[in-house]
Amino acid sequence: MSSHGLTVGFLAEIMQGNELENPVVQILGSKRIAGSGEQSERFRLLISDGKSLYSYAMLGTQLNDLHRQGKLQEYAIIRIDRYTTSVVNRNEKGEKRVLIIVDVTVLKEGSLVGEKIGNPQPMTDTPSQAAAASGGPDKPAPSRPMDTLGGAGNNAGNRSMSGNSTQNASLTDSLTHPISSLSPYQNKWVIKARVMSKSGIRTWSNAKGEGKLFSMDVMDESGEIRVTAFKEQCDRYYSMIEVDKVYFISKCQLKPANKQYTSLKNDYEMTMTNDTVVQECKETDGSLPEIQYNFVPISQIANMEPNAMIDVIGVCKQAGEVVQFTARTSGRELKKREVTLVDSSNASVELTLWGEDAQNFPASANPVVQLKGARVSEFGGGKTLGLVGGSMMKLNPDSEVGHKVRGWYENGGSDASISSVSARTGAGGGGGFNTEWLTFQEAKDRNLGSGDKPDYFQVKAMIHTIKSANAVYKACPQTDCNKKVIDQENGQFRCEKCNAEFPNFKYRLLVNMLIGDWTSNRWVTVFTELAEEMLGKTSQEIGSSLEFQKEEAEKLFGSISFKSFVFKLRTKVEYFGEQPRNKTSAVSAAPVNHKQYNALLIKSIQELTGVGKN
DNA sequence: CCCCCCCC
Repeated sequence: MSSHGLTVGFLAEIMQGNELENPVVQILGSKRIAGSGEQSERFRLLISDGKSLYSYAMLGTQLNDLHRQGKLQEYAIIRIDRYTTSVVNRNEKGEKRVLIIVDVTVLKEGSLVGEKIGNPQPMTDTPSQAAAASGGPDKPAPSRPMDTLGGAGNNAGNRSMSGNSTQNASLTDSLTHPISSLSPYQNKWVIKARVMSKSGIRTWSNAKGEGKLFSMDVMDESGEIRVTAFKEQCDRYYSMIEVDKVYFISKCQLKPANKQYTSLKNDYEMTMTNDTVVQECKETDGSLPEIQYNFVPISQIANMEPNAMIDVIGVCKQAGEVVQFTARTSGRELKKREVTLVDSSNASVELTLWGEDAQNFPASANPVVQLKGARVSEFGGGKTLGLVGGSMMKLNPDSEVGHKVRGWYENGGSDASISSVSARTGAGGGGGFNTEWLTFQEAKDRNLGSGDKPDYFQVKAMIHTIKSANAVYKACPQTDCNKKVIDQENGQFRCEKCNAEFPNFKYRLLVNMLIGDWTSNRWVTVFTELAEEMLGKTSQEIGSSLEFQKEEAEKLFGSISFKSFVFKLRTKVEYFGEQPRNKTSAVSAAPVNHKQYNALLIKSIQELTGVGKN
């Protein structure tokens, strides 16, 4: 039976702690391990080397996209170009070794293979005998001794259950755990991780007490995690920890990460405890596993919640001066600089830099700005970005994405028509110019208008019906008063608001029309100025024709029926007694600019399908 | 156990 080039026996080898280069295996299944949200989802593969089946192959999250693209489906034959193994659980029954796949090449797509190769049998956990016999030192030459970690307390995580009490705590890389395998349910581990960023020491004092802390974000090939050190641990480790250095870390407490304060791809974060051991790993080959980014197209920032933490890359199209001022509330002297970033989503966002970041920024150089863990804020209805503790800003990164966005910018991007997600729409501010495009169904699904402030959106919609009855009312003739007057039936019209009677009145319009897009429709109110614009007549003309030449008025309304406009709408729930009613009015109604509208549709299609993006 | 991150 042909093995189709599979590396038969590879799985048995790695279970023994041995390594083989570029093994070829077949995928026989995969399982999505749900994290909270797309960012932390992981895939676990069932793989075969033709002889054995193995279900503890974890896909590094950097390969998630490959999986989502369907390249790693059943029966696919892949070459594992880079991997790492790790013992995650060792007990009397044996040990469990996890294979973390870091890089792969798909040799043959599953659909072209179409069948399981050979008759692979499930692997069992390595018996403890074998584990003990070949032990940690089953690697030919343990190259990275770690003398003190764990020390007499036998704290070296995964060793403690081996039953080999005489063993010195000497640890090789093969026995460290991938960060992505850590969970609160398993505390026997050691990670080897590089510090990506480190906060300053911060103190706090509140009802629950006071203290100090610092935190750092660390990473390895499998993932990243935040580590926080409080009080004693803060004192113990703060000066030792340096950004970019690599450390062995063990015995921290894991807890669910609060996503509000981090953009790291990990469901957990950890806290140092009294038992925590941290030791610098000096013998590294200097290679820095790539930091994982989850870049958000700038156009999408418009849809993000305030306080979201995101990764963004864009070109600095414009940078303001450093502005110094005194904060009104705190009295602090602040320095800031506003920077405009653009990317190929043809959108821009304002990034606010503070203090040294503001002063050191090369304002005239139009650098590519790469942000990890930037924080989204909302101001005046627009979105802006800021940096917080764990944020990292890198200028002109020498990376594919960096060059790509630079290339886009140099090849027309700098002149592209850009819409700003930071543009202030302002509640009641006439709809602004950056109103979000939504369908009626989306507006409904999002419960638009149910908040304290009105919501605005724009939609391309056709006028289905216009109610001519009550489309006009007689209003107070005073310039700044539009209050409906009471006809005194004696040639006088009374305005309650002005507490006066007038011999005349002016017509005002309040036209209710049913407008619809392809998803749904909605009754909206069009007030005087806009109604005049849409109908091409003054309120007085429309009012008098409604009163005296009904037919002509109907004809006028008919002239815009079944016409399409781009409506900017304002929606807000209002209460009529106990009854909530969503009132929607039109702020503007512009003729459809088909070129622009088509560009919008194309962009939506690209976003929905991923086809033709970037 | 923090979680403030500034201003319009």
